[in-house]
Amino acid sequence: MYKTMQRNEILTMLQKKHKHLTATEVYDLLRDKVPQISLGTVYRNLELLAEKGLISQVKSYSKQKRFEANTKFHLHTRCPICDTIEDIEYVEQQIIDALAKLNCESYILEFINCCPTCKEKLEKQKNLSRLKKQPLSLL
Amino acid sequence: MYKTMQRNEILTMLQKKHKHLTATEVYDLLRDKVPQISLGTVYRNLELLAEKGLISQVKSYSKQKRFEANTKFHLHTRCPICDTIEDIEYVEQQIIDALAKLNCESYILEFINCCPTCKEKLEKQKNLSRLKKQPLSLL
DNA sequence: TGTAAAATGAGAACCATTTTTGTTTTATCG
DNA sequence: CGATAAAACAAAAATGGTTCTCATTTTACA
Repeated sequence: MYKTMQRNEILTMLQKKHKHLTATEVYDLLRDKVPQISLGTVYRNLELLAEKGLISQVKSYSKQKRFEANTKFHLHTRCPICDTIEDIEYVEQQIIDALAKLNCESYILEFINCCPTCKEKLEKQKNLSRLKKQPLSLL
Repeated sequence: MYKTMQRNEILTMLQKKHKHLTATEVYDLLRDKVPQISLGTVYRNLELLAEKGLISQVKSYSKQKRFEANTKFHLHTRCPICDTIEDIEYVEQQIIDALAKLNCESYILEFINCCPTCKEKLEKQKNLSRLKKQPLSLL
């Protein structure tokens, strides 16, 4: 694996953002600094970096692949609306242990929770539709 | 939701196969009996049937959506090579309970295990490559 | 039976990802 | 250092799964 500017920029971008980014997100974030970079290069390098263990691909039930710099084992929660992923700070060790004991090659466990932003939006929508159901005389 | 022949055929196909089928698999299986059916119709109905709770969409970390007739809660194991999905007959209740207790809206848990067919193929490959590494005089 | 809503088939469109192609960059070695 | 081969690149085409569009047909029911 040769050392290249593009690959290095992709890696450091993931490291400094510490987020769970898609290929297009990385691509858009890098365009200021590396204007000529192509989306294909981003895909290729994310794949390669993950293969070499320098980053990790988030295992989640969402359409777009996401990658992060943190390669230590941890679990994630995903917002079903905006697809944002957050690390889970703490899961009862009991669960991890029980899963590890099962004789299966591996497993994927992800939690689903509305993120605060989407939760708030949902609340606003609820209130709005409640208003609409009021008789006109009350508005 | 009107009663239609296509929708009914899709549902009964899933019920009698008791497998975890993709849209194209359903499509291909149905073409004998319903030659004029279109792939779009299959997608539309799988979506609709799942929405109405008559079938369920398998929540798994694979490219293609899969559907099954069994709507009762159960977990799955997936082969990382051929993507075949099998129901898990038994998971320690302790795990299910622990997961249910967490205050999260929902979760997705899937197990990864090579299916017997793919495991066998892997073994054969291993033996082959071992043979190739032998000095020629030994062959 | 007439009609409006729902569903269909065929194919176009979409979107994330992968592959292809010709060119450029990187490491290495004489 | 300069030649060379492997690796990586940019740009764009191709792919694959899925969704959407639209003109036509089917369904339910008044």
